[in-house]
Amino acid sequence: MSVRVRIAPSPTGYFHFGLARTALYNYLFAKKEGGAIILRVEDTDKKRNSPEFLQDIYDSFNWLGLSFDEKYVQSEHLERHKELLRKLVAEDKAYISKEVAKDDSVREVEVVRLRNPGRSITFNDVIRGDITFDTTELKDFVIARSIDDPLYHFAVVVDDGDAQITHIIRGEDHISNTPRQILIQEALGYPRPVYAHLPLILAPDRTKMSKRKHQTALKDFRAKGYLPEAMINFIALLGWSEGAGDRELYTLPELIEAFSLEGIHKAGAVFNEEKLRWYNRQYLVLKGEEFTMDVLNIMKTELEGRGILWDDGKARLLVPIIRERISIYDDVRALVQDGEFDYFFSEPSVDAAKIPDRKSTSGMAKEHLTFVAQALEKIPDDAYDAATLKDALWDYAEEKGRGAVLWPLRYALSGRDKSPDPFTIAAIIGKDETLKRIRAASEQ
RNA sequence: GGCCUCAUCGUCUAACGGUUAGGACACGGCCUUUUCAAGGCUGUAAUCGGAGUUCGAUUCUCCGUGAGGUCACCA
Repeated sequence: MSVRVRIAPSPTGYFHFGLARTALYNYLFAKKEGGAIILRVEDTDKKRNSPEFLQDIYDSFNWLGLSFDEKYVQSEHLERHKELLRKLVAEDKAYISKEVAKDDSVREVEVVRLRNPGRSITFNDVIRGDITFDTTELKDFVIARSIDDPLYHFAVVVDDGDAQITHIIRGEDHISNTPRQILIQEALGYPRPVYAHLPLILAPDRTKMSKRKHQTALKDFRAKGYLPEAMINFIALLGWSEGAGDRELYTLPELIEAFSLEGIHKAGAVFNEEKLRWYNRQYLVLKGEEFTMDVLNIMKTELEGRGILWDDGKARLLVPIIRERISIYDDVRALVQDGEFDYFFSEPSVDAAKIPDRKSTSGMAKEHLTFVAQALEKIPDDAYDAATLKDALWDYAEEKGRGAVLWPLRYALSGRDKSPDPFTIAAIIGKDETLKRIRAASEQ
């Protein structure tokens, strides 16, 4: 029998990465086994559903690059659910019970309860082994709000059964739901699928991630400028490992190749954004023109927001500098907002006291600047690049002390304590501007 | 509290009875064409506790302890 798995999110909140991981593991398992993966949106709670959340589910899977062999919304199966509910009642495996509503003590309702045989249920979990529950305490639990309005557990069992799901791979928080689903399954006569309960993704305080307390929405990470490749790679290794334990980087196809249910861990894993950032950088540096365009767009917005005249040519030259300084796209925003690159576009203000190298006591900083200006003046405009600049100044810098020469130059050009090297800056701002800034600093 | 599950560096993890307990993130140091960044090298850091089983336990068993999940007419 070929493998069939499903992922069953409900549109009652934004797509969070716990769901992303569960979906990923299902996806990897299905692809590895040559099986099918089904997306079933569980929308039976009409009160809490929202079209916005529904759309977010589709958008998120799309962004992650996970696709499905079959997709549907659970409410489409309502007629089937009603049919089986009636069948169960007709067979006296369930019954209609007149009660006062739980949320409204005056309203009377007719809920459907399952006749619970009250047995002990043992099921095998691929990850945890045999798990046994005593189901007597469940009593005759409710499976539908009314004969026409099934509840989660009932709908899940029917849909999984009808879709011939072979493996249910889901979060550990569903372990205690399993026995009651098995009870419904048996009443309906469906075969029992294989269960695999995944360990939870934990917040740094080791509690279950909650939307309230922690940032869990995938869209927020997307907005911060994380790449889907990084997210996939990071999340895959939160609770699963291939075995060797020394490999960190996997593409989606590589994950499919390497994946197995046996490699899934039992203990919960703490979500660590620092490591996600590291992953993101690994994938960011691989990007070519796409990276350039993304960075340019962000820079343009931020720079213009700061009232700085946009210069596309110059900005392009900054891309390599930015590339080695960021892990996520949000870092570009932060860098630009902090005025990190203003001096490439407009003259910096220079503090005379900072011109001498902090280690140099020679008082020669201005003489060095004068020499540098003379040397640079001789370089033809069309040969004015970082390598040539360095050649022209290096011997002198070696002779007089690199710090003594290079610090004043770098500071004169940037007006900052920290910046890229002076040759790079000079090449980007151009010869005229370089000389202008050196003279300005010399006259301080 | 009942039930269920889990337990190796701060974090993610490797080691399926024998290793100086390995790798990655983070952190510290050093190096590299001043500073910053990136990169390279390197260091600090862990088997929850107690009994067993065994020649030998991170690894197997039991008991503690701790942590988490779940106890709906939500999903």
